[in-house]
Amino acid sequence: MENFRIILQKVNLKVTNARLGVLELFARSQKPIDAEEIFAYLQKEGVDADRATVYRMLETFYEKGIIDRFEFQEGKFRYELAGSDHHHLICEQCGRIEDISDCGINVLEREIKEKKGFLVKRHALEFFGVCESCQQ
Amino acid sequence: MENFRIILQKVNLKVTNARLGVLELFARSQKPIDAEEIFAYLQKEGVDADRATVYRMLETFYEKGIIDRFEFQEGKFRYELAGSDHHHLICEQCGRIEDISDCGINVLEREIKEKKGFLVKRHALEFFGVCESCQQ
DNA sequence: AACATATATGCAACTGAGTTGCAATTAGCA
DNA sequence: TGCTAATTGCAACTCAGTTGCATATATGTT
Ligand SMILES: [Mn+2]
Ligand SMILES: [Mn+2]
Ligand SMILES: [Zn+2]
Ligand SMILES: [Zn+2]
Repeated sequence: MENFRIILQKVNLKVTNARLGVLELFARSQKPIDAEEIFAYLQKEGVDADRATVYRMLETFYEKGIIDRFEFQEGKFRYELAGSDHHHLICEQCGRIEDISDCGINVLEREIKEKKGFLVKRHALEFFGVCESCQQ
Repeated sequence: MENFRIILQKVNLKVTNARLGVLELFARSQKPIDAEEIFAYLQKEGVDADRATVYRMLETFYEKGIIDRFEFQEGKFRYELAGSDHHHLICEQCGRIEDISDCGINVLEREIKEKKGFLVKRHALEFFGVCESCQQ
């Protein structure tokens, strides 16, 4: 797991404890996390970074393309390590978040270019509902 | 356009000037608007409702299904009169917002139910990119 | 028309998420 | 080892939204 250094170096960011800690948390999280969760994790690990630093790291990582950013209608952002285009099933009962891929939207994006002339750079797609175990 | 009263009465909400004003603004807006725009409009019209009242109206209208709520990665919500399922093309250069329908996602929702057991209640889908006139 | 009362509103204080200016620190490089 | 740009801490701030509580008012009932 020493490739965190390399990830940072690749995008010309200095290697610091706070940044390594954040990347470590991202790597072990399988769902999108928010700034406060990151802040709490760093404190627990004794890295002790300021909230401003956490927000600045997230901004930087997002700009550099290291992480993706999502909105789940909560009034805040959530982030994940950047990966393949995928989306989420958000259970409104228990809060569980499940990944889904293959949204088939590139077809739609091509249609949008043809019909409306609009060039799509990225899209946000999230599903809200009830997960399997909450349906019983 | 006196059916605003009826809209409110149908969902057991009292008819007030502030509410009529907000519905009027929604009716004449062809793109999603935010709380601050509503607040400013009411002031201009001399209705003079408090910000708290605006937020409470939006919450109530949303709960009653009178309006839909959207997120455009701005750190705030935007609202539209509830209508048919549709989505938006958001130009990151000029801010123009265009509607699109026929996202074809009901097919995907059925697949999600079959494959993952997850019951989709609603979805959020927005496209970010560059509009036709901003491409020249 | 007056009354009763649930509902809506104003006000002011508060929260939570995120931002910013500036001074001090430090990683990366020579 | 020293230089310097990048990073961080701190504290104050902004912006979106919420809440408690007292007052006002829309509407159904007499
Ligand atoms: Mn994910
Ligand atoms: Mn629309
Ligand atoms: Zn669930
Ligand atoms: Zn444009």
